[in-house]
Amino acid sequence: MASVDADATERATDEALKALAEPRRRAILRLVASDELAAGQIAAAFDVTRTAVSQHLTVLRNAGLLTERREGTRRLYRAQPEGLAGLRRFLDDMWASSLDTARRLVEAEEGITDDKNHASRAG
Amino acid sequence: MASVDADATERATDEALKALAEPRRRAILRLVASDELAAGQIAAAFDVTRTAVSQHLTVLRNAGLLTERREGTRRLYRAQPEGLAGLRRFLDDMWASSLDTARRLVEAEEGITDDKNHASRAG
DNA sequence: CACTAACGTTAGCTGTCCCTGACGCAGAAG
DNA sequence: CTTCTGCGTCAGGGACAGCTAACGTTAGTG
Repeated sequence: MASVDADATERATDEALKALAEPRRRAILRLVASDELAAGQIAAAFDVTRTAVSQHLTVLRNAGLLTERREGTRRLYRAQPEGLAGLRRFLDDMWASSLDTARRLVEAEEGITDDKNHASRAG
Repeated sequence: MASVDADATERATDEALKALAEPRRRAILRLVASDELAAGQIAAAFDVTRTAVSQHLTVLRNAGLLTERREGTRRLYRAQPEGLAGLRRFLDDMWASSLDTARRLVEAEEGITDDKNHASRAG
């Protein structure tokens, strides 16, 4: 149960990270983070085919980072803040444990250094 | 100047994200986030070759997510919290603008809905 | 109905990533 | 100096990701 949730979280984190590990996808996300835009408008902002942009939009959508809304023949996209929440938690956890471990190891090293100093003074 | 910094930040963000967009690298990072471990110990935790783990360690190191310290023939690794700082900023900025835009668009939509209601009532 | 506009989808190519096996190199130990 | 240990590095192969061109689909227009 808990492991299932952990797996689900890991899967979501994986998809979101792989989606963001692409410069063009980050650029697209930045575009729709400040405005709701149609696929054509987004595609016009880059010098690649609409096909490529459409595929990027699909990836971002599957990762939960994007919301699609249809209006006639157009499809409007905008960033979905909730999609980033999981990543923020992941990074915060990692950051906290890393910082804690770093502090602990530095303190231990200083303790060892003190001992060495005492030893060198004694020697 | 500012654009250079922006480029540098983007490059760092790109490397960090590509490094983290790998389940095994995330697992390695979690390992060295709670303890300082030698390359062999890290490799022993997975069922892939030491070569693969060594390459993963190189990627993580180049992304600034890892610190290497040599002790005899061994190389000790631990997570570097500063490497995650840039990503946290990136995610926070994205989250803030996305949330702001979402709120703004929802308010605009409600305004339009009200107008429509008024119009339908008037019609 | 035919026609256009705005997209998504598929097939195929190319580059890149992750893995393994073989080799190289530095630091202890005899 | 030789041997062993602990790692990194190089060469290669299979799998995957991103791009383009051609086609399919849905909504509006006459």
